[in-house]
Amino acid sequence: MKHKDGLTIGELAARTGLAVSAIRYYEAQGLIRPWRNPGGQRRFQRADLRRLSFVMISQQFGFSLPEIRALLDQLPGGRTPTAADWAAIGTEFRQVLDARIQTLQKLRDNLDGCIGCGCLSLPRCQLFNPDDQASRKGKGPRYLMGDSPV
Amino acid sequence: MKHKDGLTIGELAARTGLAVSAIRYYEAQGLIRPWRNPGGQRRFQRADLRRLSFVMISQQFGFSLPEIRALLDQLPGGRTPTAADWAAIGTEFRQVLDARIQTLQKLRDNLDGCIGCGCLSLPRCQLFNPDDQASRKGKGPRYLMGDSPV
DNA sequence: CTACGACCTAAACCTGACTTTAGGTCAAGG
DNA sequence: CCTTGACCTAAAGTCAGGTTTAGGTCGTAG
Repeated sequence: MKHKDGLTIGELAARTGLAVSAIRYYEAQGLIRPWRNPGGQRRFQRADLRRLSFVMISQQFGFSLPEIRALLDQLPGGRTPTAADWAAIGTEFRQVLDARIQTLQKLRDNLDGCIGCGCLSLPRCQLFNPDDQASRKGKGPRYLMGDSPV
Repeated sequence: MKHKDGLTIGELAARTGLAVSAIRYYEAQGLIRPWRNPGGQRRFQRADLRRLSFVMISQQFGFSLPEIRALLDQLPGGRTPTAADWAAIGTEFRQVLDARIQTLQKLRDNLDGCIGCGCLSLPRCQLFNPDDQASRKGKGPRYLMGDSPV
């Protein structure tokens, strides 16, 4: 008589590869909302496997948990998310991803230029900021990649 | 009669955009090795500007400080690094970078596939790991990007 | 019904990368 | 000489993202 009331946290952990403690932590951060069985134990939907996969992937891309939460909050609350629901998030996600790829490529190309021309100390080298150019741009750390995802 | 004995930490901070405390922290982590003036204050070479730029850039790529240190330790100890010295590191660096770009592109393409075909729950969807595929691969979190830089 | 593993909470602990604080010292201009 | 801002150290604090620990409960197989 198993399997009628949803997945246990242990099953979810085994299937996602996450630690049980991590899943509980994610719940605390509002990334996932299991219900409780009469004994107070967490029970998860199969759709939560996808939610957690999404969390793991997003982390790989450098999203913080609050950012991921904001993305997940776009999923419908009442019903199980459909492919279309996920796709809506995916589109947004993909735009950030494209931007990151471009930034990386730009940096790589700068790096190529530097190596190719030996210009590491020239003013036009934008990667190894030569001696001083950064000081022209005012205070605070420079964010070399257009960061702030989402 | 300034400027005969190297840069102060404040000058370095102003020119890199880093906080003074961060530069001291980097010294503690072995990323930079200033000498001391007779009064015990740190004095830096102009080449250290480049070192710190390198640190900042490497961090953008997700390298940890120990990893960055390992890269910087390849620079010559006795003399000021030449363009060729930096280029040697740059080459290594670029390889990691290329690998990351490829991984991102692969993930993005998977994402495209998912969105395009609505396969979010099909076994062949590698991005939103469908319900269960991860459990086939044994224990522990999955590292979806071939990570471990350096 | 009893054992035992899986589950529960709360709170403490951990690492990385810093910043802040507290209590002084240094150095350059007037 | 004196002041004032920049500098010094050591230690504590911060934040994210978890893990570990302690002490107790649940649920299922035998």
